[in-house]
Amino acid sequence: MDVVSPELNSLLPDEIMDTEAIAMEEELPAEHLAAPPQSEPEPPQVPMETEVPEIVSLCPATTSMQMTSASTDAQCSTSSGTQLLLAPSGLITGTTTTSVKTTGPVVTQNLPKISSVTVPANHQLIINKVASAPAADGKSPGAAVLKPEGQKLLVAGLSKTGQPIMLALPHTWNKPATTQGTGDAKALPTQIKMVTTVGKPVIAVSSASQLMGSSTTLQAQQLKTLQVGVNNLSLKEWLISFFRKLDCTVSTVPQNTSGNSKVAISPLKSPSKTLKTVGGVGTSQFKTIIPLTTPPNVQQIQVPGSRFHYVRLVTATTGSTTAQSGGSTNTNPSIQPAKPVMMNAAVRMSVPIIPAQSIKQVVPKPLTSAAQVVTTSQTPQRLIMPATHLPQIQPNLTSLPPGTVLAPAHGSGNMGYAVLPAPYVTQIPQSAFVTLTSSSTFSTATPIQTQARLSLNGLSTSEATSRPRKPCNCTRSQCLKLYCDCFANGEFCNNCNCVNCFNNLDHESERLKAIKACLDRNPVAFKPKIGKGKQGESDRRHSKGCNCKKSGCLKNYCECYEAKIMCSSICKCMGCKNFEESPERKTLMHLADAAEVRVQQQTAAKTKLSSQISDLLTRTTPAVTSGGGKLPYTFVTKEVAEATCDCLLEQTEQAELTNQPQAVAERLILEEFGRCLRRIISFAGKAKTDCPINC
DNA sequence: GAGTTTGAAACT
DNA sequence: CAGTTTCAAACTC
Repeated sequence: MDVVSPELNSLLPDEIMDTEAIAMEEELPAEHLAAPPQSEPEPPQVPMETEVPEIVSLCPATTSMQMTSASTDAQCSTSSGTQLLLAPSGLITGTTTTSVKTTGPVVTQNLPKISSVTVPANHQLIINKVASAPAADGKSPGAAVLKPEGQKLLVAGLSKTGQPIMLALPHTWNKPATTQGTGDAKALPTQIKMVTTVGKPVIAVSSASQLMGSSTTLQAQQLKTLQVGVNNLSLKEWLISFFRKLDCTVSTVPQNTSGNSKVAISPLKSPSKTLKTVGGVGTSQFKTIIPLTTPPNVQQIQVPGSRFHYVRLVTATTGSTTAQSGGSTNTNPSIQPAKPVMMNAAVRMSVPIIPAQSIKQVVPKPLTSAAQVVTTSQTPQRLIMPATHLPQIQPNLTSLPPGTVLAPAHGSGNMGYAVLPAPYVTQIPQSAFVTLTSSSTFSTATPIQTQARLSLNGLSTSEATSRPRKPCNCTRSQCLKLYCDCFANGEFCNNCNCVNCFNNLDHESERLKAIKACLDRNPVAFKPKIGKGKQGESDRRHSKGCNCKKSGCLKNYCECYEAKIMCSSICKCMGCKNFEESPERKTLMHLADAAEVRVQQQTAAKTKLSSQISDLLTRTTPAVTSGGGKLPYTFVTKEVAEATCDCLLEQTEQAELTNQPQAVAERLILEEFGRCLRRIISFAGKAKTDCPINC
């Protein structure tokens, strides 16, 4: 079983460091931030691949909840986050009822706020309360009440169209009752309640009241299933209604790339606290995690010692209205296996990540292990690796392309996550994505595309990915060597002409090995070769310099010339002509500029003509066709076309005779063509007028 | 499109 | 680190 290695653990806090950490640091009482006892051994490594719940919450406040049974105990490790999970109803069997009905040891009175809530069809809602008040009554363990205060909600699920929805409550609701600071890992009972409409939506509510920062304690939770009615409210309407009951506001945030939507919830009382900025950082970056296609379970990642929990929401192929018993005797404090619960489609979540540079701006304050602010000068590269590979590659992690993300390892069995340079992300079908997010920043306006702001080879990744990339033609390298531009640029081969290509997700293990080999040879192999100078683009230069001998550095063989930069002192080229005063270079530049201008003019002319034709057709077609006459283009007979060509040829000859520049000649020809079209259309209109019936 | 040239990457 | 080989892109015809 793959686990999250300590190396990964050492990375993730920095990777996942987000506004929430700061927010919680500021908002939570000091005792909640107290570090666990130093003597406490590092929690066991966490299984990543097997027997993990289908939906796992990302609970930054060290929450790790798993639904394991619908009618029996569910287990939770260090729960301190509330989560709502929505799932398609197709996974739920049974009959819909309009009354709340329990199928387990339900304590319905524990749901005063939501017991009357109806859930829209096709959705399942799981609420995992964050650090709720302890079951102080002692009578019914987990008899927690979903209170407006001291709770934090994270909602993730699918809309009716299969698009993910996420909700989050701000930290102002996260005020865990605690006994932390005593070093006692004693945890309070946690309860999970599932409210289901059999065959329709399901609501699961869990409340955990365990210690923040503790990952060693696990207490039994009660899992309860209720059935509620369904009405015709849309999901959003329902959510608004639901959270108004909780004194929240709800807003939706569509995601551009995937069409997914997010719902952010903020308390009406203190909406300003829904977004915390750190050191002036108002935006977040996101870590993208792509789930494995198999097994179709939600996978939970718990990083020992980390305040954050990572989850993957993956496809569930079978429905089950009830969570399965994972065995309440499981005392593994890190993670408990659970059976699939819901989710019939991949869900995209986002993990906002504060750039490392931004983190440096955080004013230092006494930190605990529960809330660490990592100061680093590294570029904001993000990486999670399968434990089996991480120890090998981890030393070179920082050399990977910016924005490295997770990818499913199709070809590597249960290997789990794989190194995925940032540009790869844009190449992967959106349906394959699951990105993690911290609840605290759901309400931010920063889209997941923030990642594209990272640089790549002197270009932003947005630029790099927007520009058309030439397909490679590799035949022998399997596209796993730096010979392959795709591989070297951190991209998957896509629509390439390569042979025996391994640069894809289907050969993840091979690709990983290749990446490792490249990094072994050159730790900065994936770093941009063209660095930016202090004064901007003009100071760009090749990090290694070229080594040209015959090209004079004035051909694209030369990496400097290809990058449109001049050679520098670090180049080892011979006969270099790629310097500022070089007349050869100036000549080439002028020629290149002229060619570029010409191309632009041609493109503009074509665009304009196309627009004119389209416009003319649009304006004239209704008038002509409304009366049942012929369409204008029907008048473009062979004779008309020939006449038009004659006109254009004539115009060409005139341009040549008058020695017009090519650009002018092209313009004149295009204008003549426009006149021809107008005449044709004009004639068509007249013909229709003259002969409205028979023409 | 085939063949050649070129220089970076890979290898020894 | 230097020399050689491999490789794929750039270039030429």
